[in-house]
Amino acid sequence: MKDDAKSRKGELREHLKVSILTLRLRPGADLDEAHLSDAFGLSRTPLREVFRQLAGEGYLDLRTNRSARVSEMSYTTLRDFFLAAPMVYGAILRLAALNATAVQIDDLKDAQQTFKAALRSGSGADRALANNRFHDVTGEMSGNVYLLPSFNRLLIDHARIGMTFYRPQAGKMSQNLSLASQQHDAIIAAIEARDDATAAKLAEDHWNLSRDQIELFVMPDALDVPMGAPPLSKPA
Amino acid sequence: MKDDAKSRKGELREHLKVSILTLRLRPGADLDEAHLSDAFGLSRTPLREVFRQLAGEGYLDLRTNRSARVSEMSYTTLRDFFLAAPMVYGAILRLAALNATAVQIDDLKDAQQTFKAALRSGSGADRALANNRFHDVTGEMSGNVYLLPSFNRLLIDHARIGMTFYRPQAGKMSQNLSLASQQHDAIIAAIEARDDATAAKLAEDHWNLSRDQIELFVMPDALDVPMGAPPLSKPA
DNA sequence: AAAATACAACTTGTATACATTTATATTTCG
DNA sequence: CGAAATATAAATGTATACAAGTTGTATTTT
Repeated sequence: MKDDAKSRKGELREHLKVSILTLRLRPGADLDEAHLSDAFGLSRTPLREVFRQLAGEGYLDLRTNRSARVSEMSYTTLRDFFLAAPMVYGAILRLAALNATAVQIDDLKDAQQTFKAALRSGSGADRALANNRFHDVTGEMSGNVYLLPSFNRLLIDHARIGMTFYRPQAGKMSQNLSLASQQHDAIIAAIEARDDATAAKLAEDHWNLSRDQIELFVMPDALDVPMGAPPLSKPA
Repeated sequence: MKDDAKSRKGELREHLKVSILTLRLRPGADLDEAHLSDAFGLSRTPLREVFRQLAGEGYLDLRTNRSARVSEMSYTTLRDFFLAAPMVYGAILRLAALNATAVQIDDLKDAQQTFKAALRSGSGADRALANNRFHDVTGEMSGNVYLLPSFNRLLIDHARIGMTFYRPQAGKMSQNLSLASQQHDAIIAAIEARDDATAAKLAEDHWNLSRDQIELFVMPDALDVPMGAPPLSKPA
């Protein structure tokens, strides 16, 4: 069997990604090379390469002569998030409808099945990860190398923000989650029909739902930051 | 004097970036670790870390057990470029106008001075790099971590595509280049005035000029690929 | 002669040892 | 007792040695 370094490297990548997306590793958390190196049976050399790759994707921040950190999520960046997300999501879903392959559509359906199962009986992390996977597939469908870097960066923080409201038994949020699931179904249908206009419209709807949830759950602690609209003034 | 490994690492990064942007290293070209390691007085370990970072930024493609390559630029990706660029450029310049600091505005003016000097008496590479620098500063101004990954990715290929028409004595292109320079001035003015609407408008104009040049110089060899408009059909 | 295989040279990937830098604890002196 | 300075420990960065994989060439086989 091949449980060699190459596969352990992939496992480490996956482990770190999942841990960061689900907030098990909090934004700003320090990563210990020696500890991870020991835990995954990898020397520091390949481990540091994984760090650099994840840093490039937006999961980590690297500072010379200091430990790697999980990328921060301040409310300043949240403002940027609200501004970029609707634009990029719309473009991605439009392109997904135009370019998706049959195999990718199957992948998307699988992801949606997993998402529904997670809504029924999964943990908050399961739900966030399944949702992340769904949108990740739409990114693959778009196939646009120029939009994907930003889209994937957005997905990281979307998952992390979402972790706050994807927890089970979030009361009245259940209906919102089932609505999100319905929107996923509609998105799949639009993509399968190659209906890019509808896909873009659904992206907008889906984003609005997400935005409402975020404002509902995150805003009470940070009313000072205006959201949902571009800032009207003010540099440093 | 500090001519230690840390600075050599930065030099390597810069050297590779410039070489790739100016097409001295062609898309698809193989990079020899041993040779670069020798040339820059770096061992392979830090060199490979630079590779991974540049790969994350879109300069290189890494394939396991094979040599690193300069990222490809097929006409397929050019279609994606035409679709993403106007959207992202507009958003970036709008945000630049809203968020630019005084220091950044000075940087932008410096970049524009350098660009003008390159138009007068610089090589094609000088011009492309100066133009790249100008737009890079606008990216810094925007400060939006979610848009920057795609913006920077676009700038890489914009510089590489532009290298074909930034060469000196490109005949009737001189007027277009001076027009581009005028647009840069207007962009600076809009940013300084915090006029985000005008900045967005100028982004559109600037992109249209760029697009025309690209179509003029690149298209004759690739008439089969429709450009300037989103594709109307067709997955794989 | 063409295809397949085996071998050798070379390239990439990983582990380990060493150097440098940062953080912590202790000592020293005011 | 407190603050600065220094010593000590720990972590990060780099270099080198070794292992694993790839590619090209030569030999063998059909």
